[in-house]
Amino acid sequence: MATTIPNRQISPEKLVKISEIFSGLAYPVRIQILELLEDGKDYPVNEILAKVQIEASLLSHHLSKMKNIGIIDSYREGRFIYYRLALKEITKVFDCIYSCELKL
Amino acid sequence: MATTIPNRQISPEKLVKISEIFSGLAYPVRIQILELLEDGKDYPVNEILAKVQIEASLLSHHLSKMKNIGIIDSYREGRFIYYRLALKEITKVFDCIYSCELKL
DNA sequence: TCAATAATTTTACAACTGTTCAAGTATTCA
DNA sequence: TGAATACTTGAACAGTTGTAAAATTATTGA
Repeated sequence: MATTIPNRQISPEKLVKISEIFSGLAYPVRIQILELLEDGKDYPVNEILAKVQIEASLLSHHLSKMKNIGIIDSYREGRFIYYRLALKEITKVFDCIYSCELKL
Repeated sequence: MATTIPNRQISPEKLVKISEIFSGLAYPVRIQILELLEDGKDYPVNEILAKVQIEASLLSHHLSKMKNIGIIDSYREGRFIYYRLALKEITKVFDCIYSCELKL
């Protein structure tokens, strides 16, 4: 009856979705990738590859995982597949994390 | 020579630290816990336990993981161990994630 | 159509991680 | 001191997940 703790009431489905987003960000290389995509432009895989310096197949895995979660999305244009940020709020999330990094 | 992409220049150590923070948030139950701690108050384990409804030892594992990462911290007072949010920016991070949830 | 380029997919294995259970530590109070 | 409360720790297994290698799909252009 007496609710003593007023806080965000998140549904179980949203808890799962939110944690999924976080798990999608939980790799240094993915943060590097998103760092690139943050500017809002679209990048082909080979340009992303040039930045991150890992195996192409590994990059592909990371990209498709983030795509499945909904963090990024992609489209083909000729021989190239372009990726771009789908969850624009990610940029703000990084802002928060960077600002608290100062204290770490 | 010609740098065409101006973006955040994050050191490898920070990339690792940031991804570690995200990995610490990548569980529904941890988000529930942080939802509680978000109000800035300190909570003993049994109160957290009452909210999340999982095994005490499992909760303890989750708490110690988040503590190691630096997301929360704790202190003992008599028989009780109190936990509190250590990374205040987490609240802002959640704000971002919640706001983008509307579009999901 | 064949070679070259661009990226993905599949498979397989190693490594990591979540979860549970049982035992252990710390504190209080009778 | 010893029982009860509050929480943690460690080991073990199961399941997941990251990574690498090889094969595959898709597109372009000669």
